[in-house]
Amino acid sequence: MNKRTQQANQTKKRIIDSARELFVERGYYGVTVEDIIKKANSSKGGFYTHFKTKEELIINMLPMVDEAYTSFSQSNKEYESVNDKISSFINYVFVMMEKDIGLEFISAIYSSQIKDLTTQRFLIESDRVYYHVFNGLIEEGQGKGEITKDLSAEDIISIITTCIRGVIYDWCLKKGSFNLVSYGNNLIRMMLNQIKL
Amino acid sequence: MNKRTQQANQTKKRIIDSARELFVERGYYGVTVEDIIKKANSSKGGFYTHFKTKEELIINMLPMVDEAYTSFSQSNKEYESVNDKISSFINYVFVMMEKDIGLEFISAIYSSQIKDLTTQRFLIESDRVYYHVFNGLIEEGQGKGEITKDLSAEDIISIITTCIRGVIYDWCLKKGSFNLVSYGNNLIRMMLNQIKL
DNA sequence: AAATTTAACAGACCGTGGTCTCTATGCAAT
DNA sequence: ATTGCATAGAGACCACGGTCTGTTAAATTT
Repeated sequence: MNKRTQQANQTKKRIIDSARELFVERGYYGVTVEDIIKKANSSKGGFYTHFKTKEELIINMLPMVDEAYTSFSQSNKEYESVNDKISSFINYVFVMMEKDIGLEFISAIYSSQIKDLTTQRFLIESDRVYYHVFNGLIEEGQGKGEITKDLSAEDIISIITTCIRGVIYDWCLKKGSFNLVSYGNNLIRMMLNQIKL
Repeated sequence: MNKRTQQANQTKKRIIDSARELFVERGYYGVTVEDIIKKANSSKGGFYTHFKTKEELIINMLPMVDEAYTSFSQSNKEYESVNDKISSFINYVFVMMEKDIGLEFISAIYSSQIKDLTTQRFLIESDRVYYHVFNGLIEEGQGKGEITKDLSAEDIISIITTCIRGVIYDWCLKKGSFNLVSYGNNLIRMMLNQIKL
């Protein structure tokens, strides 16, 4: 890596780190891009060479999510059935949302993802680790005869994911006034019943 | 009604009408508040005495939705079962979203409703006609022994509504690239299976 | 080594949603 | 009728996300 990109990466990192600290202090909407670049000793020009929008910052702040999914899929924990494993995976998703990311960030992401037609919709990028891990689970379930083959793995993932998003959206709407994990697990369990054999 | 409020109401109507026309022409995000007040021969001050935000305009533009729900509930159409009636109601919701309101408006509403903690979240106002009609249907179903009483009507409505919102949110995410009505009916049917007796 | 291209960055600038202040007028109280 | 008050409205102004242009230095080509 040459000096040029090295410096650029440092700047980018400085911006992300500053943003993270400020967000923790004052929340996403309590922090302006101006604040961030001042703290990072950068400039508008600097900021927007590294990020297309302010929201893109959030995405750069969540590599831990994909790491968590990866580590879930690589863990050797034993489950009674694939269905249990799937439930556990979905539970994991909700726990992470509630505990690690938190209401304000989730709301900001979910809001901005559909704000206008130009935003980059990373939630539905097909190479997300989430889809990959989920797909593995469903196919395993179908292979072992635990899950219906009337629907393709793709369709099943689509349906369950839609429900998960519904739960999360509602959680945002109701400002976190219900327990995401228990409500979510409950609702998804009902849906999973429909795809079990 | 005195002259004062009369004039105010006229101004408000002028703004709403101008906004509607402009939105139809150029879409929600293609129209600025400036455009609207110019067309309505009003001013910023005028606009913001009648509306707290630009998004609030959308809400004022959707009384037809509640009217539609009301007329659904008052229609004398015969159904084979309450479950059929419920399916028909939900189908009606999706059809209205897709045909009458459209992707851009829905996206704008769904995005703005969770944007920050201060917005008025009319989607979950408990006096919405939607909730009222839906509640009547579920209670009828429970009364006639078609629907489980293991869950309260309130819980059932909450679950189904969460799923509906999930479908709509996904539809926005995917920029309307799937058929809202058929995907939605399908998914909800699966969920309804779980509450049938 | 000189010339040319490229990309990071600084910072002035812009557009738009929303606020603030000031004015005018309808209305109620006397 | 006069006075005082409340509020619809006009429009200057502000905050903030995002763009544009110019500069500098590293990288690449000759």
